[in-house]
Amino acid sequence: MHEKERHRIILSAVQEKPVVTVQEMVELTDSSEATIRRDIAALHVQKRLRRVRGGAEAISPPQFIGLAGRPFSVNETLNAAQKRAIAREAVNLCKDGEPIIINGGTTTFQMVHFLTGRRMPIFTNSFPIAEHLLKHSKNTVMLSGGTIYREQNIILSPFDNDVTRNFYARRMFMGAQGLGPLGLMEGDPLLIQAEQKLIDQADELVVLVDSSKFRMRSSLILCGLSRIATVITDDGIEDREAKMLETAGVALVVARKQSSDKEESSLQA
Amino acid sequence: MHEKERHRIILSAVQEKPVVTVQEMVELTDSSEATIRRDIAALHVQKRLRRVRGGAEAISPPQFIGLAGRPFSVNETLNAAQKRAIAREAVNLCKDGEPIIINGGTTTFQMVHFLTGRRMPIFTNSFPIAEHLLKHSKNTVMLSGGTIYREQNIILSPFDNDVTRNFYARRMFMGAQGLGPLGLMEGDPLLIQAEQKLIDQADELVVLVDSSKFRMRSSLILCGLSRIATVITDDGIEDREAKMLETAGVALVVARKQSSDKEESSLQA
DNA sequence: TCACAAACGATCAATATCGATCATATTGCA
DNA sequence: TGCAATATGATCGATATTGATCGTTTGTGA
Repeated sequence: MHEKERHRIILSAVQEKPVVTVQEMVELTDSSEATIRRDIAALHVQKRLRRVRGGAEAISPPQFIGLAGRPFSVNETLNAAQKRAIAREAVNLCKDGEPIIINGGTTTFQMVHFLTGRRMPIFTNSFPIAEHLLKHSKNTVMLSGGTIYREQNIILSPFDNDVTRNFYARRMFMGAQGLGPLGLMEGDPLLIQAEQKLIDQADELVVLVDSSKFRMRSSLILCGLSRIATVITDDGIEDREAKMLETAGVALVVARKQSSDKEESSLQA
Repeated sequence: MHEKERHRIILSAVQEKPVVTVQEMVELTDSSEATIRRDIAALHVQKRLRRVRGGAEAISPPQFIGLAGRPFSVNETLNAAQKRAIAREAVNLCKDGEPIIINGGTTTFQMVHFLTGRRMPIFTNSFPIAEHLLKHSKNTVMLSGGTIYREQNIILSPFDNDVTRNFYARRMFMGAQGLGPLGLMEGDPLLIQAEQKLIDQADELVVLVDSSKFRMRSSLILCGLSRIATVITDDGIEDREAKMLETAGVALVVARKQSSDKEESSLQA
C-alpha cells in the first residue's frame, strides 16, 4: 500500500471517529506499527491531525463536531449584530398564537433569541433552532422529519409525503445566499430542496438577508421576487436595490441596529 | 480504550447528567477506578469539569432544564446501572452499517453511550437521542417529523404519511412500561401512538426492560408477545417469567450489571 | 459518638507505547 | 542491470499508562 493511500485512510478514519488508535490503523492498512507511527508523525507536522499517545485525533474540533459544525459556526459570527437586528424585526412581525415556519440558516437562527417569551406554533427544519426553542422557550415546536444533514444543519426527507405538507402557517421566514432581480438565490442544492418544500406552506414569504446579499450572485434560483412578501435587511441597502424591491411589490423592512448592539463592523460593502 | 476517548466519554456523560459517579464511568469505559480518577483529575485541572467526591460534575451551573425536564431526568437515574447494562447488550446486537430504529425512552436513551464509535443509519423519534448522537457520534441520524412533546420527549406526527413509513430497519429497539403474558404494555397513549407507527418498520422487535417491568401492569396493550423477537433484561428476571418468554418463542438476553463484561455473552436463543 | 462502608491517594508491578536503530524491500534513475 | 534513495518492517531499551493493592480519609447512619 502506498504512503498516500495510507494517509488518505488515516485521515478519513480520523474524520469519522474523533480519535483513532495505531492498532486500528495497522489493521485497516495492513502495515506495521512503525509505518503508521511515521505516517501519523508526518500528518502531524502537516497539521492534518494531532498526534496523541496511542494514536491520533482530529485537529479541528476539540469538542463537538456534529451540531456546531464547521459551516454553521464560522458563518454564525459573521455580521452577527446585523443578523440579530434583522431577526428582531422578523419576530416583531409575529403575533402570539400565529403559526410560523422558520427555515434553517444562520440569520433565521438569530430569531430564537427573540422568541423566548413567545407562545407560538413553530415549524422548522433546523435542528439547532428546534433545540434552542425547546430548551429556552415555551413555544410549540414542530420538526420536519428526515435525515439530519450535519453540514447544513437541516433535516431533509427525500420523500414528498412528510409532515411538512400538513403544516400551514401565516408566515415563513428564510435566509438566502443572494437576492437579485431574478429572485432569491441559494448556493447549496440541498438547501434549495429543503426550502422548496416549505415555500408553499405559508401565506407570506419573509426573507431575511443582510444588505451584502444584494451584491451576491449564485447559480441556483429558488423563486422569483413576486413570490416574496417582505424583505428584512439592514441599512446598508442601496437605493436602487430598494427600488427593485418596490417595483416588484415586495415590502421592505430596514432593521436598525440597537444601541445595545455593537457598532463596529457595520457595513462592509 | 484510550485516554482521549475516555475523556470524550466522560465529558459527554457529564453533559447529559449534571453529575456522574466514578462507578458509572468505570462501566461506561470498561476501565479501572484508578484510571477514571486520574482522568477526572486531569480534566479537573483542565477546567473541563469539576471534580467532586464520588465523581465529577459539569463545570457550568445547571444550564438547561427544559429538555432534560423532570419526567425524563428523574426516570433517568432510576436503575441507571441496570439500564446501561441492558443498553450495552442492545448495542451489541447491532452491526455497523445495519439500519436500526430507536424508540424514545430512558432505557433506550442509554444506548447512545455505546453507539458513539459506531457508523449506522439510526432512525429515532426521540429528540434527546438524536441530539446526543448528532453531537457525539458520526452515525447517520434520521428523525421522525412532527410536534415535539416535552413531557415524553418524543416527536409525533398526527398524520400517517410521514417519513416514518419510508424507513425500514433490521431491528427496532424500544422500552415499555410493562411486559406480561398478554404482551407489551405502555402507560401513555401518546407513546402507544408513537410506537405503533414504528413497530412495523423493522424486521425484529427488540424490547429493553429492566426486570421490574415483568411485575408491572398497565391497561394499554401495544402488541402481543409473538411480535417480539428479543427481550433484553437484567438478572432480576424470575424463572417463570423467563419460561413465559421461552414459550412464546422470544429470545432472552440477560445483561449482567457489574461484571466487566467486555466479552459479550452471545446467547442466541 | 462510634462503627462501617465508600472513596481516596500513593505505590508498584504489568503492560502498552514510543523512539531509535538496523536490516530488508521497493522504487527511481542512469 | 546496477546503484542510490527511500520506504518499510523488526527489534530493543526507554518511557508512559494502567490496574491492583493497601493504608488513610471522609461521609453516613445507628
